[in-house]
Amino acid sequence: MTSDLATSESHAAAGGRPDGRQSRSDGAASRARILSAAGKLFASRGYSGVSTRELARAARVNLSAISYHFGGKEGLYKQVIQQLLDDTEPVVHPVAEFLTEAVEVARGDRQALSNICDAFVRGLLSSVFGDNRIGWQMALMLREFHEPSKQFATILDQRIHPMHNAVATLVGAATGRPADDEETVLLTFLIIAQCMSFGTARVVAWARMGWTDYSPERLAQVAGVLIPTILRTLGLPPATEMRGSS
Amino acid sequence: MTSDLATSESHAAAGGRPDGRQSRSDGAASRARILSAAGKLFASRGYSGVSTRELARAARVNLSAISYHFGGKEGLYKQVIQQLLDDTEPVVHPVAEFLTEAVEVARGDRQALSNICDAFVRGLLSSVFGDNRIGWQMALMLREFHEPSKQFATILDQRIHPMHNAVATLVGAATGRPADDEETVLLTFLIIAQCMSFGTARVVAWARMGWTDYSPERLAQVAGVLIPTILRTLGLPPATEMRGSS
DNA sequence: TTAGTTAGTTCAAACGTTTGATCTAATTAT
DNA sequence: ATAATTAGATCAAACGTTTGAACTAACTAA
Repeated sequence: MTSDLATSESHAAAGGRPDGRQSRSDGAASRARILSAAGKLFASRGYSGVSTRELARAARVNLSAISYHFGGKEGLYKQVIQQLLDDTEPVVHPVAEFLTEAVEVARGDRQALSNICDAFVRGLLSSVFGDNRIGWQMALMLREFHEPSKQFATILDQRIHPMHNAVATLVGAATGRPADDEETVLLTFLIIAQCMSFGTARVVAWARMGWTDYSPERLAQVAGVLIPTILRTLGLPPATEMRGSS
Repeated sequence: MTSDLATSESHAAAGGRPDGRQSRSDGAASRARILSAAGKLFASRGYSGVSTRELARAARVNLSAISYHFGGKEGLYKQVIQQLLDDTEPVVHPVAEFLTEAVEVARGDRQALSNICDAFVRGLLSSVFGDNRIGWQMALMLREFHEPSKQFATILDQRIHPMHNAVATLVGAATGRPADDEETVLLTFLIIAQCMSFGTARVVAWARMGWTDYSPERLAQVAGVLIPTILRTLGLPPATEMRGSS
């Protein structure tokens, strides 16, 4: 397989060369440019809404470069999804891990659970909507939500389920129910949905608030409403500032 | 113009004849069949994901009927959105009106507010996801959410804003804040987002719960988690059964 | 009643364009 | 020289649209 866990433009194309050396021309750069342009275009207009010619023009490569590097439009899409997973991995995985471990440590201490929840939501908001570190990735995932391609199962397994399971441990700890309890699962879904809704229904939120983007101040305002709501849902006390060490 | 505001198959084609007589062949039936098939297909695969030939085949009409009745693919899409608005009007408008009036009456009585909220959420869930009275309409609106066409402003004005405003009066009554307060608007958005998330992220909810559809029992289970959560968000007491009169 | 006219609708066929893919030749760094 | 990469041309298929001839049902004048 061509997928080599490359995060973005990482190492050279190298085709399959065992030496891993940078090859003659800048094929790796072309490849990366195609992936990046395709990610944005697929995210904003969908698979069938973008032609290979437009793709090539946006990536400033020749039309045949798509076939050459990815075997065609469909192969490109598949690699774009892989790219999406690779890009979000370093964001999602540590968060999920932190959440699971922190909840394990804090079990019983409801104030600690509140603070974990506060930190988690703020982190999620800023990493997903803040500086647009991930941008098209989120949009493309949402597209897969209601028009799932063959790749969707992978997204579900590698991103959705781990994240939901991590949050479920928090919810379970707060409600005293098992993490795989049906009510816990639904509650977990609800909490994540609330956070994500500011992305999924971004246009609506902006129209209602008279916004045209998410500035850091606005994200703080969102967090100021979102976090108390979630804590109330979980029956947890308000979060404390966590500035001091004690 | 050919558009005659026909809701679905309502009145005859009649072209524009003042006698209101059924015209020669049943062009109105074809028109309606095209609209219906197009609604479903556009909703599930997007504008550019459906070809005019497939549209014609699904509606069992000749290819040129699309141009004849709607002036082309784009004109058809525009009419599909109009159809969406017409179809949802009798569902959304009474709900929004009921909500506004009921809150007006109940102001001060927090138990009554809870019961209104309970009834509203149950009604919303069952009308949006229950028997698929509206189905493709919802999916198509969600599509417009993150790839807005020229028609989106109309959807926002005629469906989103009225519904949010109605819920905002409930939220305002519960929190004691003005309905156009920024925090109220965000809270309103959050509450509606929670309800809608079972549609927007349906595939995720189903995957998490091991479901493949929403049976009435499952919708009741969802409501059983969703409603207490919303009531807790608003600081309202649990809803009562409302079977008896007192 | 009847024959002729008309408007509304459907149809198969063809229009010119764009699609994704492929091919060959040229270019490039080693 | 050699192998990787790109440019430009070309392909069949599919695209959205248009065409002109049919067909149907209603109206009109005899």
